[in-house]
Amino acid sequence: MLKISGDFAFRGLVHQVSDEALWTLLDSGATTAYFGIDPTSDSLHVGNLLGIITLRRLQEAGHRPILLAGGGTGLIGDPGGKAGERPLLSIERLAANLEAIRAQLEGLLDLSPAAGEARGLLLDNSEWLCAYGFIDFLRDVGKHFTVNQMTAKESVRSRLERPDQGISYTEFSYMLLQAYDYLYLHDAYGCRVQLGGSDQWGNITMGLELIRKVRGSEAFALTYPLLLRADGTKYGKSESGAVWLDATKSSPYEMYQFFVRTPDDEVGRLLRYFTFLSHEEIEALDVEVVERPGHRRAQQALARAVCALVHGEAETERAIAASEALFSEEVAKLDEALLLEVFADAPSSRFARSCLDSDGFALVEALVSTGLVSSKTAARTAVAQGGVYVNNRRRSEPEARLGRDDLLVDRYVVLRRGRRDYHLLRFE
RNA sequence: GGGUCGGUACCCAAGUGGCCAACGGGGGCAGACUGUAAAUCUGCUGGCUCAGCCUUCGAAGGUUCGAAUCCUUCCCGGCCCA
Repeated sequence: MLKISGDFAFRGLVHQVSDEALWTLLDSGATTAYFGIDPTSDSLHVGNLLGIITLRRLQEAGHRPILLAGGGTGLIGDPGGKAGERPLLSIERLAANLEAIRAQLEGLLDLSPAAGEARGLLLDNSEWLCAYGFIDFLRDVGKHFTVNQMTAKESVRSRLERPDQGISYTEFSYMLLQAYDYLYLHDAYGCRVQLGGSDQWGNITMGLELIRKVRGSEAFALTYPLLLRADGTKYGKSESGAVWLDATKSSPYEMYQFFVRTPDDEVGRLLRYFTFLSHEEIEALDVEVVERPGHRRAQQALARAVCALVHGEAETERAIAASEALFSEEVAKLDEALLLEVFADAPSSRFARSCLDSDGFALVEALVSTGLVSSKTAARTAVAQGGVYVNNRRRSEPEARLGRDDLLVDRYVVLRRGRRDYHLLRFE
């Protein structure tokens, strides 16, 4: 079996490790590793996926993965990567989010007792943080750190240096709580590895230090490179916002599309991070990108793999079918069954048939009500610029109206904004 | 609590009584070119009943023919002092 060290190196998953001895631990014995997220929403999103998939790799190698949902720390807010102070989340909100996340996680990690020692766990740090007394915490944990080292951390320093934003004492304390989490998991579950994006390095090493000082034992930090988009913001956002794992918030089609649009020079990296394809398969796809970039095999493989992992095979097939039909065939030639199949997963909405009577339905109205464009002014501009298509034919008059003549199989209109955003209008 | 500097559109950042729906950059979107990629070039980027009108420059009042720009109070932040 392939060793973790070799696999992680191949996949480029290693940004920093606290000590090379980590590899001996991961390649031989079985240990426990954790990755933490803040449950700020009722669904995980693509940005959380890398850590979870990495946990899964560890689990497949026989280690026990823990996903720590920061129900307690979520009440505080991590100062890192945020421009300003975060609003505090309510306790009820967090509890509801946790339940939703648990359901999603079941498809990604093996949480069943059948997994034995390697059974995955979803834990909530509010369990041990909320009851911890303030004075006790200051004596037990706070005493081990100096403010000097805390202010030296990048996450804090960037906030201290901002002339218009400060950092509250509350958020400043975040790193101590995270350090304590690690200690707690170390004590309760024998956890010796904490994973995170490279921006978490500072927080993770605080935990190592605490464990060393308090228990005298060694724990490890492993960070992977932080995924960033070209503009420096975190990965996993599309124009419309984050790409969620919850199918009702982001359809499988949207997720498939998100990955299919991956730029050539990133696709190799993402295949390594997000898929369980073999090294040989990935290298073959690297070659494809260079030799036949137009075929987009690597992007398709990536999109298929991630979509299948999150949504399952059946949903993935539908997303692929929809994508293929929209991007390679003439929409006007599709028959009703195919049209509906294509749009089963893509965005669509219904309208009363009477909208089309007399003068018809203003194109600009249609663009706004489908959400393809955010305002009538923007819609007008888009149309005038030639960025709007009705049944895949450009309509560039801002005053254009949809009428019965535009209906496909007497009932549908396919609206397209720009190169790739589609929406099906159904009149009944 | 005192002093001082600041809060402008998605972000950064000009503007300090009319020429401001507000310079410039970034980001975003669209068009051309391609491959649902990148790079490049071009256009757009508050709203509407769109050659005009309406609402914006931390909030609320006020001065003025006229304010993002001046005054008052308040809210938020930085720095310094207590």
